[in-house]
Amino acid sequence: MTIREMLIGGDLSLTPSEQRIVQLLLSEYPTSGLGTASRLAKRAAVSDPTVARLVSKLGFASFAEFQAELLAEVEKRVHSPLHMMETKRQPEASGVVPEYMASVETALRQSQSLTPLAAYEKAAQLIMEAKGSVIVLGGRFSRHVAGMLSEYLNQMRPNVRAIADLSASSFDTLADTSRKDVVVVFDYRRYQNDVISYARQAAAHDAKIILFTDQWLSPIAEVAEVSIVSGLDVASPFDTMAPAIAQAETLVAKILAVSGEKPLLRMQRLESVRKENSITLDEPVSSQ
Amino acid sequence: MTIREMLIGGDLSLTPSEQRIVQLLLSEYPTSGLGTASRLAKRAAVSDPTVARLVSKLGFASFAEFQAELLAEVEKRVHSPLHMMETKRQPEASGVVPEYMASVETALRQSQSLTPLAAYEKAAQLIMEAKGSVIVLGGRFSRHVAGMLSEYLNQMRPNVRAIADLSASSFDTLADTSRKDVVVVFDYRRYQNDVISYARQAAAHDAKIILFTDQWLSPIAEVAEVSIVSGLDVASPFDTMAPAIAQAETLVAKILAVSGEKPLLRMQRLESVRKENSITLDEPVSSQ
DNA sequence: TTTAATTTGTCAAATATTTTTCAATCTTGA
DNA sequence: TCAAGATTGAAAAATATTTGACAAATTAAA
Repeated sequence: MTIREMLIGGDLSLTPSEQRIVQLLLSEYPTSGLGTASRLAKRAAVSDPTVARLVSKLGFASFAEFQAELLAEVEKRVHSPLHMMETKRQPEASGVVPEYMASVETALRQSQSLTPLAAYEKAAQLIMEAKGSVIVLGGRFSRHVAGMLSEYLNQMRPNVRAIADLSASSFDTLADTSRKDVVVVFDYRRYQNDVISYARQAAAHDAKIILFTDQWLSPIAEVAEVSIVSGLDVASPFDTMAPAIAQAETLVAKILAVSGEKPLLRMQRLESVRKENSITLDEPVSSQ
Repeated sequence: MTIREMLIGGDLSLTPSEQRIVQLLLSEYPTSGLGTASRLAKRAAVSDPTVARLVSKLGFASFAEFQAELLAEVEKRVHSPLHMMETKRQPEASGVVPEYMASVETALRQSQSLTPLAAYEKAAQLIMEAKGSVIVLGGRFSRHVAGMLSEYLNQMRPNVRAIADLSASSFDTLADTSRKDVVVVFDYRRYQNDVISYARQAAAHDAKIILFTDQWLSPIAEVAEVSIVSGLDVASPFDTMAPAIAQAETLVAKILAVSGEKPLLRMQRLESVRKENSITLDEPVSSQ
């Protein structure tokens, strides 16, 4: 079992600052762990002892031992046949389309290793246990992902609201925000000031923040309860939102898995209403 | 110039014990250089100061600096696309989260083989050459994908409109629809009557229809100029929209690739406006 | 609200690493 | 052989890193 797997699948209960370290380790794996413990601590904005406590929690006797293990992993990778091939040139995948698709696939896979499983669990819990509202919002592109997530969440619990556009009046909602509310924010590279501002203010009102962001971390991460992190690197001037969607949907799947009957019942009720009004077609029908 | 190259091509005159160190560095590159200087010295059977003298001869101010450089090299290698591949398969994908993610990956790959490359080309052409408007719409979930696509298209050409919600008044737009317009429709399983109806009417007005749908094909396929088809099978009561996003983005990438400068210029203009109004942050900044 | 428990950082002690100094050793050429 | 210069390691000084003890701060619970 590699250290990465320990960090992702970790069934350890980690404290917030420990999670910060884990996040850093994962997003720059394994190099961020190969310097000194102090440097790691500084970069994760925690104190040296916190790093020491984390490695001991992970089952290592000392930071040195942890690092030795990490180094052994690097050794193994560097000598793997795959790595040997790296010197050879990769045959150019022909055409924009397969290339882009392949890069999305890479981004998706990368995303899986950037977010510890516990993050989904925590997020699911926060959403389903929120006594107040669940507010969902995002940036220029990601707000569409936010919209989709709110569509899903609406099926599973009441009081879910999506903020489609951060106009001045949207900020009014902050007045009623309290510790009972959960704010789900999507903020990816080209982090938007209005989104950041909204999140910060919501946090100041003690609302719980769930953040979806990319590997470079939106500043909102500082105030977020949970961060779900994705890799975005693709062959285009735009970043791909596919990992974001996948992660949002994964959260939905997780919620369904942990919360049993209740959301399913609500969904069935909503579905029967839809059928009554013949909004959906169950089977494709041919026209004429 | 990498450290390895420096060590190999070395135009430095090295003493015998320095050569021993170099040899060790090369034979276990780069890991042997990632521990402490003392350990390296011990392994090369030289004294600590000898190592210090070598790194200074190589032009580094200190061993720490030398190691930082080495670490940067590792970072670069580890982030190469080929290496990413290695990260891929988690053998024991237990639990909802990895399972869902894996199924999204499968759906994505499946989607790549369901749509001929020519479809993207045709779609790109239709969109960029449309003399009239480009209208983008979708169903309950897919309308969010539609929203995102319209966001992208807006960057690249004028007269792009997203129909967020198919209310009665949205149907009014059909009155002005003509053969000069292009309608991009997203319609996935649980095909929606209102969406189908809109698309059929637009087709009747001779608008060109580009359809995004799933492998079971929306009835709109019958009237569409181009169909971009995805596989949706996932481990959840809901279907995943990730392939839809990926395909929409791929289309955007294709458009950028085929239409050269023009959309890029428009994008840059829009971007500079955004910066003027400080809507986006280019770098994450820390608060406090 | 207050209290208890947890988390986290500060400080300091212990440890380790790096680097400097310097003397011993080796090499080379007369 | 000897001496000058280069090379090297031992020891100690300087520096840095890690870790333990404790108290402040935060969070959760009553």
